[in-house]
Amino acid sequence: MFNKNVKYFTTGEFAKICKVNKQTLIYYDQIGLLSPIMKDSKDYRYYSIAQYEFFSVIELLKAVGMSLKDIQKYMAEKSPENFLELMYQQKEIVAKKRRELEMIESIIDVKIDLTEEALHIDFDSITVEHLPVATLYLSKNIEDSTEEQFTKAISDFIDELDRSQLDTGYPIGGITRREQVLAGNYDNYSHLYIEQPHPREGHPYFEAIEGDFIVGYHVGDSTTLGETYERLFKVMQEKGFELGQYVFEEYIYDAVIRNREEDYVTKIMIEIKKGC
Amino acid sequence: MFNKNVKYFTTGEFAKICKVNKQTLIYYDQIGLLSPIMKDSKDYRYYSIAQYEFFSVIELLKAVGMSLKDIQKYMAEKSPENFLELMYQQKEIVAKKRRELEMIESIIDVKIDLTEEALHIDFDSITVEHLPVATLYLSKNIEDSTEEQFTKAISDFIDELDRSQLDTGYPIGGITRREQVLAGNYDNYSHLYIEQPHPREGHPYFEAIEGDFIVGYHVGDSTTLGETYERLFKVMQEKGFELGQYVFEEYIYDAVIRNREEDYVTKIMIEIKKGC
DNA sequence: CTAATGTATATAGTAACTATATGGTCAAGG
DNA sequence: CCTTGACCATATAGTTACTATATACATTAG
Repeated sequence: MFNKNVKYFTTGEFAKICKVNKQTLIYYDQIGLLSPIMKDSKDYRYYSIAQYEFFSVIELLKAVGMSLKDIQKYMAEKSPENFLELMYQQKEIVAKKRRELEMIESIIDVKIDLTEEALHIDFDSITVEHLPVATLYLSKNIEDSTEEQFTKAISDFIDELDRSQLDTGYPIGGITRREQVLAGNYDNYSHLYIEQPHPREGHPYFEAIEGDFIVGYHVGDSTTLGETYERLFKVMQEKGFELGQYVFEEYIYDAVIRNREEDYVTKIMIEIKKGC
Repeated sequence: MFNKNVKYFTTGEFAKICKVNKQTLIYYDQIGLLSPIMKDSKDYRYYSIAQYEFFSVIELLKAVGMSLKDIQKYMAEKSPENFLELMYQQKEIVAKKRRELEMIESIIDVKIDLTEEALHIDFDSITVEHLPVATLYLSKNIEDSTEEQFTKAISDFIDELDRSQLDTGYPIGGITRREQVLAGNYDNYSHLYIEQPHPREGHPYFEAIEGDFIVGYHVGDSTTLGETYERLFKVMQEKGFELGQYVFEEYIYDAVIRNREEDYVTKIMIEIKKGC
């Protein structure tokens, strides 16, 4: 193949074929990764077409995230066996990267869905809804915890989301038990949670919920959360609903979407027992 | 959510939660991307747990390839609408990246197959094989071309492989017509080709081959290619085979796998008409 | 024969960290 | 009370893989 590589390409021509900046080729020459097959008396560089194959493998290895140094190390110890080993390694790495991208894709899809939905919500509305079964990944119990314990629990929860790829793109929420709500402690969560639309086996902390809820929205920072709870309780009273086991709270808009805390929106879902 | 963010994290603690270098947080503070919620009189930084959400979105946007500057620009203009627009943009970009990785994965698979196979080949063997139908993507005709034309054709061919994602990981080969071979011009290729195991519609240059071939291997650089051809012709003569329409040539080992040109291996496939 | 384009080198700039040097702060143990 | 070690801070330099710029020489087109 390619015996006709008598014609040499200048740096500019070769750069065009490789679709890179001319300086990049000069840089590769300097670090000794890919040097022209020939230099003339005026130090003009000349590349052969056969060097394109070499260049394209560099591009492949770069695309999978190898550093130029590592590429250079491989190139110094070429053999079919080493090439094979390298390819097997890279196969794993690329597959892992692909899976990561797939996860990001599904997180983005969730964010889009949630944000689209949020745009059509009237934050003054108070509705009664039957929420279907959902699988939640729960944190450790954090009721009545000290600041240290609370902090540790959050930190552990986040670590586990990371480690076990449980970050689905859904917001992190908080569950408050009936007893705490009745006592007016709206921020004494029993657990943190994140929804798992596609739960996987092997995680012990999952729990399903289903039931009737009063759903309302709190606009503003958490200091005034109580007012919104009062409004919701009033509606419950009017309709003759009794407080159920749990209250769920999650951010609709937070620091990611809004700049000022006054614009944050929290969704409050109060479980009810329908009096009938 | 997170009203209990009274407890603040020092830079080191927060870095641990975020799983980054402490210096990275200091850097983010310096460029104004993510500043601690508070600094004390001794300039100690204190982060709140709510800032982790912010940090994790930065990580997401970084993972899809956004620059810190662009992330910062978005953060300055936050709104549900802008967030949605950003997510739609990133969805496209991530999907494209994922497809690129999938392509790289299949190229790697091909390279692995080819190299595994090559390791078990006896390069001294000369065999008769019936090659099945294969789809090839061909270059323009390059027979009797000048160096300039040859160069241009290769360059165009490579461009097209790139543009139309026709690089399958298979080697680029050369086809020589019977007439040229008979005249002893083993390097006057009529076309370059690359195999397409999964051909797609809409590309005009495809051509299928099938037939009986004498297959041998040339070890060494192209200057001594003639000797291997002679050996193959001798075997053909002994077996009473006549030269068919085409000869295919492709590299088994080249500059990517071997350092010295003497170690390069070229596979030669000569089409035959079985005399019977 | 000049202008435009090409080549070269050398040097500086870029992004996003990362490491190092130097010095202040703080809590625990002797 | 003092030291030790683990923190915190800033400032500066180094890293990777380019990319841009300045300057000088070479080649080519009109």
